[in-house]
Amino acid sequence: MKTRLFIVDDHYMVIEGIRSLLQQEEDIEWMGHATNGESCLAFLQRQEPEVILMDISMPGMSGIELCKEVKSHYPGIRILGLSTFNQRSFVEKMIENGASGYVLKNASKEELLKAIQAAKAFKTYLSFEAVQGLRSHSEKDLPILTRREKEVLEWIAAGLTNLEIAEKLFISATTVDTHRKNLMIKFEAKNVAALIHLASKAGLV
Amino acid sequence: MKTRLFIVDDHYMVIEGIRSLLQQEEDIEWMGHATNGESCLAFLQRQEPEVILMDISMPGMSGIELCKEVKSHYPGIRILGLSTFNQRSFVEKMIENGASGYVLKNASKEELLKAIQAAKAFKTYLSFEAVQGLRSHSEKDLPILTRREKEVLEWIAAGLTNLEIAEKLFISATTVDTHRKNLMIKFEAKNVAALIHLASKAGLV
DNA sequence: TCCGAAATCCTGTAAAAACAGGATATTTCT
DNA sequence: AGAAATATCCTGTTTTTACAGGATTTCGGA
Repeated sequence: MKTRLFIVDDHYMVIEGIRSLLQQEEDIEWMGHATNGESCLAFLQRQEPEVILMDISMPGMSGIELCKEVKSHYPGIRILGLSTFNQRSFVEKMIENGASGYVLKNASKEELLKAIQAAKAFKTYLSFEAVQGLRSHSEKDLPILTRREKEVLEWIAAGLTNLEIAEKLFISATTVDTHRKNLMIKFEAKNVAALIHLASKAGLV
Repeated sequence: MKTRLFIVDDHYMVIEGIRSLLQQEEDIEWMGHATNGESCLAFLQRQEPEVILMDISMPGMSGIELCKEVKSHYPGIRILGLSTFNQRSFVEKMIENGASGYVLKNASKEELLKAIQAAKAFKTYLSFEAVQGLRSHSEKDLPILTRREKEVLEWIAAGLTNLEIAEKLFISATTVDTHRKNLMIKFEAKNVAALIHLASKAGLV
């Protein structure tokens, strides 16, 4: 039985590359492609693929949003995240939103096929590098932030002082300072420069 | 006369996509590909393509550096920047370093061929979108940093204080402070948090 | 309902950064 | 050779952050 495959990616060359890689594969049925989330959703109203390869960073609706949307309407469809970036936060968000796996764009044909076959069988597949990314940054490095901490973090990154953030959030400056302290502890950062650097690398700001 | 073409891109799927797009083209001779700057330079010691399609963001040596390197040793080779990002600063830096053009990864086959033909004829070609990027919506320039400023910036991002950086670089803390001030002015940042945020977004740290 | 995490607020001190306003060598490029 | 850019260093003051060591309230989940 062929696997009905659909692709969403805003880069024509990547679509072409994957099509070229998979065209001789007997057990893959190429259903088509979309270059943005909206077209993808429109396509799904008419036909239902088994597996969707989905780029994470796209103009307009991101892959992360699209994944959630597709999964809520068509829970049976398996989604594989596709990205150039091997960022823990992206991988995590896709999986949280119901994706069956994550493949990097520098993956080999074999890896891609493995991921598709795993997805078809309702299993999870992560690129070797993606797993490494999860491992190496795991537990220790990537802190879990509270809602308020994220909010404060964003304003810090924007360049606001504690007092300015306090005014923005209608809380006292000492509270902001406490959140800042906790952020620093969670990230094991010595100062705000290191904090923002780590947060930025983790895709949190 | 066929155009001898070589590709450098760390994404296998993109290489495959371009190969697939161009394989029927009579006037293109596919010389091969590399997945990083070092392999590319090694290849050039043996063979000399006319045009190189070069990804801008690669692990290790970036396309921007590689472009400069290639042009200094082989001024006759024409280089086309290839990227997902339509950032003014990237386009500019490639052109500054001697590139003949810039093509986005979502470009069509026709656009890619036009760019290659222009490059072969020693002309410049920019993706329509790249031109728009240069023209319109004021994507703020990356500030041009000096060698020392970059160095200081990296240590700041790592979480070192001025004094610690001073000891590391064998200069006085006031000098580090001056570099810090200049960085802040160049980035139009209010404080170090905003500085690191902007630098990180720009891929400088 | 109780627990624990989250969010709020406080005092105080020390350290660092931000800001102002300089000066002087040393490269680098024209 | 001369100008411009870069890198170096200085003295201050003010603002902000970093650190220590608390406390109370709120709220969601077991």
